[in-house]
Amino acid sequence: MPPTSAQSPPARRGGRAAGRLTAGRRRVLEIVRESPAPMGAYEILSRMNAAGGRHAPAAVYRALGFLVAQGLLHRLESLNAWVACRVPGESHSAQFLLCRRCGAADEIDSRRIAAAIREGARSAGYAVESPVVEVAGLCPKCRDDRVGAAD
Amino acid sequence: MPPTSAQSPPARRGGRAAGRLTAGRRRVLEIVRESPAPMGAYEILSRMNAAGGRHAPAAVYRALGFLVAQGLLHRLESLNAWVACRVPGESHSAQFLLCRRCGAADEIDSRRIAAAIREGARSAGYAVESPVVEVAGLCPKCRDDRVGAAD
DNA sequence: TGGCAGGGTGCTACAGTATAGCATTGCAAA
DNA sequence: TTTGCAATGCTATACTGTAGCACCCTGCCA
Repeated sequence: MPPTSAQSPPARRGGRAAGRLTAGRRRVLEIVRESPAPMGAYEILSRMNAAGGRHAPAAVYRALGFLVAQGLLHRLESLNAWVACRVPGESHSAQFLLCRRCGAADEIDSRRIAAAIREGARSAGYAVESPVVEVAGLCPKCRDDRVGAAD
Repeated sequence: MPPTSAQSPPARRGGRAAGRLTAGRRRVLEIVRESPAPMGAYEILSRMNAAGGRHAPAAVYRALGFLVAQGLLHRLESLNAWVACRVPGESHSAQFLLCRRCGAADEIDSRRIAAAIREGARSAGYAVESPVVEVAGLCPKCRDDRVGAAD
């Protein structure tokens, strides 16, 4: 229990600046950015520990949560995986095209999809907060490969 | 080990008809249908075992997989949960509005959203197979409740 | 410049979600 | 009645994610 703070005003008398991109967080960001495909949390973890680290899952999940909140990563709900944002820093509505064959994840920003979702939600009386759009299918390359070949 | 079967042709000489709605599968369907909100697999499991059953997780997951394949249930990727289909049997593109406050899940079938997704995917060269659209937000009731109240 | 406040991390344990693998049962067609 | 596959039972285990708490580190203020 803090000694005496209940009656103190919310004035900050010290403390570190919040939301810093620390070494650990930066490392997670780098690992995800280097990957061509979305990465799972434990895959990121083993990449971090490959160089001799001894990180625990919680550390990775905390970093991932931070990076998503900062708009540097996206979480792919349908894959339980994370992917780097294509336009970090910019406000945008992200949608994802996921190739079920090669694992590629393409981020698009379709105003038409976003508008259609807003409209659909409005019709039902819903207030949209965070739309998840993840379209599984085949990327252009895998579509071509499939022609004349087994799946 | 089977005594002698390696050289037998693939001719069907018996076997049960596939895809039957058995008692266990029907029970899972009922449980999900009775619930006003999406249910997790282990929640379904404990409901099944509440009446003295001794089912294991695998049984529930198998039933859920079957029911989704039959178009009787939908899986909500962002919640790790299942919900009954509003229009079972009919071919449709489902999208979901999920209230983060009361847990309600409303299924809609917006042709505009579906068309926008097809168009967005086409522009990127993707072939759409299974689009996931799950919009988190506030349902009409929870929006109203929130007015003048703490979140 | 010393100490405080608070953010960030390390660490352990555990909760929740999902599947693999193999034996067994039961239905329906031959 | 035999046969063979669908479906289930069962055990174990993998994968995903979070809780809780101590400790450390940094920036700010007195």
